[in-house]
Amino acid sequence: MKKQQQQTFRGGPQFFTRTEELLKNDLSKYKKTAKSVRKNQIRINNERRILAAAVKIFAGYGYQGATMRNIAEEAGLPKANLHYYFQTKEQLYRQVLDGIFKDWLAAANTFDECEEPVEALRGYIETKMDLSRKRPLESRIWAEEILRGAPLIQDQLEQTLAAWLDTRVKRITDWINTGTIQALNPRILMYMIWAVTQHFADFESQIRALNQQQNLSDEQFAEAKTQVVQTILKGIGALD
Amino acid sequence: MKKQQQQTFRGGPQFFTRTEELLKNDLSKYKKTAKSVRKNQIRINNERRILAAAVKIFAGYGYQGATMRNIAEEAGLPKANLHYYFQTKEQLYRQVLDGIFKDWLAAANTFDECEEPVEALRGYIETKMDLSRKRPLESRIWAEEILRGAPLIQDQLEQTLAAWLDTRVKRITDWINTGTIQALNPRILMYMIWAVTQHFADFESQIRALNQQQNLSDEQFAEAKTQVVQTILKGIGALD
DNA sequence: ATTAATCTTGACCGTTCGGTCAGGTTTATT
DNA sequence: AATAAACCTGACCGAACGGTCAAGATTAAT
Repeated sequence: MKKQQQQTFRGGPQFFTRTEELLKNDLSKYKKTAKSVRKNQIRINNERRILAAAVKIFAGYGYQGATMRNIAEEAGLPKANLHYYFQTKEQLYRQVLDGIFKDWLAAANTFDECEEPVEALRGYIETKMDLSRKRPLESRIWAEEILRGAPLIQDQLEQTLAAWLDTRVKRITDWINTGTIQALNPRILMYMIWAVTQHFADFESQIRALNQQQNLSDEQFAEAKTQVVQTILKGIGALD
Repeated sequence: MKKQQQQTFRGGPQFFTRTEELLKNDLSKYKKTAKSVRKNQIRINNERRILAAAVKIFAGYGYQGATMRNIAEEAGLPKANLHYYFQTKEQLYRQVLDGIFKDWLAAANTFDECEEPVEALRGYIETKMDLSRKRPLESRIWAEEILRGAPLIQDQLEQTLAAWLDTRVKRITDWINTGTIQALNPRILMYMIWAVTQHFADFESQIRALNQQQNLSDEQFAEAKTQVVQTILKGIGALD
């Protein structure tokens, strides 16, 4: 917030100031020799470890509840080392969010690849359900960020995600115009899909409490997946 | 957590110890005269103010992000005064959660009053949608608590809510057995209803970002409500 | 072998947190 | 009018927070 711009940036080569750092091409400083790729390996490795630990802790305790101490312990590194790779807690959190956002958008591939609404929507819903099953932590971090009013990702929502949604809205509108599915508001349909699929990750602890304190088994989850797909597709008149 | 049990409880009459306090009937200490009811008024009034402020701050910043200072400012009271009425931040938070839980359960009235599945489910979905529209803060506090693994309300989920759900599951099962709606897993249906209706409160900031930075207008929300009802009812074969 | 860059880390710092408390003020009881 | 109960609050406290730093260890470049 109120940081000096010209302070030396300890995370990078020490003779670069922060502003010089930002002006450079991301890769330029590692291009000199082939061996510098190996040097990178330490950095790449530790950043990965820290990010993985950060996902766990942020998901479990929230942004404010997570502490750098906690994340450091989870990563098996001293706290000061985290600040060597990520200048601030907020910056670490931002990188976690960026990774999640990419998965979010990537899940749309099936949606785009299929011509027919039934296939496209079924594929998208199933992909989103699988994502909730396999990576619930990321879903929860995303949910908390939105819950708090999206203070750090508002721009991405208003630009990247809004554009993403517009494209899909147009496709759905085409289906409506050709009579393949019934008339409806495509945005609300997408909200419903997001809500239901992500619910299985975000509200996992509630579902567990209502399921004899047991997480959904693979069979139960498969049943849920089928029922969600059927209900939505039938609900919009794409199935009988 | 590690509090002394026998410390005097400043929030109550000062000569009661905490344990004595707990053994007493909630009302007994105010029964002596009619005038003590008026005395209560100060307490009732301030507790209401503090709780209202707490809802705003907890919803906006989360449990960890909210501070007693913040809540005190919102309530227009000195921080020490909050601790006079609510011993700890956690206790204040618990009372907020209790109030929300009651609304949650009360929303089921329409569900229970109607015989027919279409009326019952439509009424319940609409009530939940209205709750999301009128009291989004409470929905967000609830969502964050579940997101964090429901550390404080697990018991209520496993007992009260589980029993509540069982009753409704039985009603839906009856509808299935009489062929009024198609065969499906009633629990998953309820999860879908909760997910979709609460999404409009919990993910409000995302929806706003995707709606030209404007909250849904009354007309847009009414459209969403209709579409949600139609999609779900049609999706389970209760409508054509 | 020497030098330079990068990585590591215990100790430390200012700030803010939830919570306490003594002592004053207001309100109710007799 | 006197007493007691309830209410109010500025000042304070120890703990924990995010972040810094100097100095040593390791790795890469020459």
